Amino acid sequence: MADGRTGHGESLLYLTDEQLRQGIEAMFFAYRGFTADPDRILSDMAYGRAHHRAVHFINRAPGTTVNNLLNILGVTKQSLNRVLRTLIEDGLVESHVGKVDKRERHLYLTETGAALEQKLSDAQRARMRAAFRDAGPEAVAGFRTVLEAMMDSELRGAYTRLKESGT
Amino acid sequence: MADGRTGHGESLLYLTDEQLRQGIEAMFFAYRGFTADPDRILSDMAYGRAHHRAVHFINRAPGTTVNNLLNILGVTKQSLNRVLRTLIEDGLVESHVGKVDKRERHLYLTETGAALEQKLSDAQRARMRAAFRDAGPEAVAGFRTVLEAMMDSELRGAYTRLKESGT
DNA sequence: TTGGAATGTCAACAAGACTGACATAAAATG
DNA sequence: CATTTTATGTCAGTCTTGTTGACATTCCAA
Repeated sequence: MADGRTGHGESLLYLTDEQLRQGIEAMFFAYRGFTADPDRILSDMAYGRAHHRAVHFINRAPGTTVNNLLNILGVTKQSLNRVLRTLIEDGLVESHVGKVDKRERHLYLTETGAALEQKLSDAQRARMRAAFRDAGPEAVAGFRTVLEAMMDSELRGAYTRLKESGT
Repeated sequence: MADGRTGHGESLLYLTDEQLRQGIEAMFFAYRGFTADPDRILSDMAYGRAHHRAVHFINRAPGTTVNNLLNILGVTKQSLNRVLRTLIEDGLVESHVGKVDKRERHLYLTETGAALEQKLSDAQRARMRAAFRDAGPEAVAGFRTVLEAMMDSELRGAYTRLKESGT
């Protein structure tokens, strides 16, 4: 079995501890690349990765409520609130009291906010596009399959809902 | 072109902005899952993700120097030093002055440190294994191809060197 | 031999996560 | 209608992990 094959003819080389470790390290190094470009842009302003995430998902689902965003981002409301407060103060995000349920705040990007979101996601998409182009369509399909399998089930739900809303 | 195909017969659907955005969100949610299990274990102790990373790479390359680790982890030496200090104080890591160059410190896991590393990587590997199993070998190959293409070039070098040392 | 480069340590600070406690307003429920 | 629950926001304090600045030690090359 030193060749990584089982007795029943199907290759399980991709399940050896060595392969798993390589997958773990690939994930670690790739995530650094994944966030590097937006981080560079953000460090010039008074913003960080947390602001990027908020702006991304508000752009993605305009009118979303704070609670909704909380569930997607997986942080505490205190933590998110600090970020939202600065974004609202700086005029990148608008918060509107809900019409049917007045407790809720619905979040929207302003023009300035949308411009920042565009700038950040352009940088991130450029890298993703290059990686996808180099890797080819089958690799991309595999990439997405593995990532989906790696998510926690509640997050997979959130991801799928976003994915399907984006047609 | 609304069907995502180009005129020259090759599908470029995987390069549409929508597909790229889905890739970005998949990466975001999957990374959360990727770190969730070790984070849970670590939160019970006085350690965090930074300790996990240090312990992982010391285990991976025993006797590595601080500078070496610095390059792999991509943080400042001051930041790494704090983490290493607590790990050394707690008897998880040993630091030996270099024999040929006395400025260098060579890092090793103690038995206790190796036990923690094992516990953390078991948890992380279990999730990776499940994802790999569900996705199948071709998807896994694609996953790794895309991740490698997404790394910064210097990091890809570090990753490849680690990968090749691990036979 | 001396001055610069490499390596590592200590101290202080900032971002961004956390918990806990509390306030307000609105909705839902008895 | 009174009470409870829900959604949101805020204040205060802590923790992890990143940062810069200052400094000590060691090595090496001019």
